[in-house]
Amino acid sequence: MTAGHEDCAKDVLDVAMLVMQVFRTEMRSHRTPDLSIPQFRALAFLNRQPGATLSEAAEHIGLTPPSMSKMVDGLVARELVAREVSANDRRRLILTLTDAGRSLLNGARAGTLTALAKRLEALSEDDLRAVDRAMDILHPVFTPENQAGVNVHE
Amino acid sequence: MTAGHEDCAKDVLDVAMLVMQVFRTEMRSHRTPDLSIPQFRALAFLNRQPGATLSEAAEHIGLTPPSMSKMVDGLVARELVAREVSANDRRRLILTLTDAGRSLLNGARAGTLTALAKRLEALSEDDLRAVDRAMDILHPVFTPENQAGVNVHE
DNA sequence: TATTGTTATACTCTATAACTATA
DNA sequence: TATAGTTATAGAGTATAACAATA
Repeated sequence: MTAGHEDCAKDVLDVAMLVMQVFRTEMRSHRTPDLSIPQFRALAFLNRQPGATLSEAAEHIGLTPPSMSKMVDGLVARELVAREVSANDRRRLILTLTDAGRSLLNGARAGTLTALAKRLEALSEDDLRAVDRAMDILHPVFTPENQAGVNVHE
Repeated sequence: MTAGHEDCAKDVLDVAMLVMQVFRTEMRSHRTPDLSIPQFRALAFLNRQPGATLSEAAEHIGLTPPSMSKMVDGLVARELVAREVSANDRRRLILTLTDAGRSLLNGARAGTLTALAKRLEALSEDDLRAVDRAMDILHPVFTPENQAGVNVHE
């Protein structure tokens, strides 16, 4: 008998928290450009979805619109994000990464991935393949689009 | 040519961020007791290492001592953590969970695990086993060094 | 003198409520 | 009236620097 879903969930959460700790440490180490984790996530989202509106960004990242607005203020001030008013609907914003934003994102990502990859070097080829496979399995399970079915109404 | 360590690191980071998003959402949902993620981590640490000092907690959680001190202020005020001065070395604190703290931790943990487990129900037995195995592989890889030496100053 | 923790200060991050501009 | 975003306000979370107490 294998462990149940709850036991597996516990292991997944434990590992996710450990990974995020490595991430946090790296982001604060100043070996990497100075980005908070939420800012990193915002830049990553805009890299994936250029031209997204503020509301779209807020929803994907899990922030309220005011919080997102304030974060964008900071990113625009640092010239990492461009904020334009949509011509079609002047209430909407069009958010895109600047070249500086894209390059900062890539630098931060590279730093973190190097830190994580260094840990993974301890693994055998077999274990690495097993981890790859598990990540492929888990990715869709925890992807937001998959949250459909949760309270769409009310 | 199989995926390298960097590619695997990218997948691991992506999944960890997705899992943490589910965690954040759950912690803010008020289906679960009101704890921030850092507070959750602090309570979890003290549950694992009762009697830890403030510096030990700060180091494990990845905060500076002043930040940890302030967080502990809040947890003590909410009577989730007991803060005593060590008799042996009056500079040191001895931090422990109160019963309320332990029970809040368990409640928060249960809520989050339920949310994660619900997602995992989509997986086949085979996939679940693969994930379990991968988590067993990854756990030690990302565990901070000094897990073992639990010093009892008292 | 070195170590442990706190206080002072100043950001960022985040929320809710009230607002402006546009549709 | 409804929607997109901002401003106002408040509180938590975090850092660095300076401090007090203890060893």
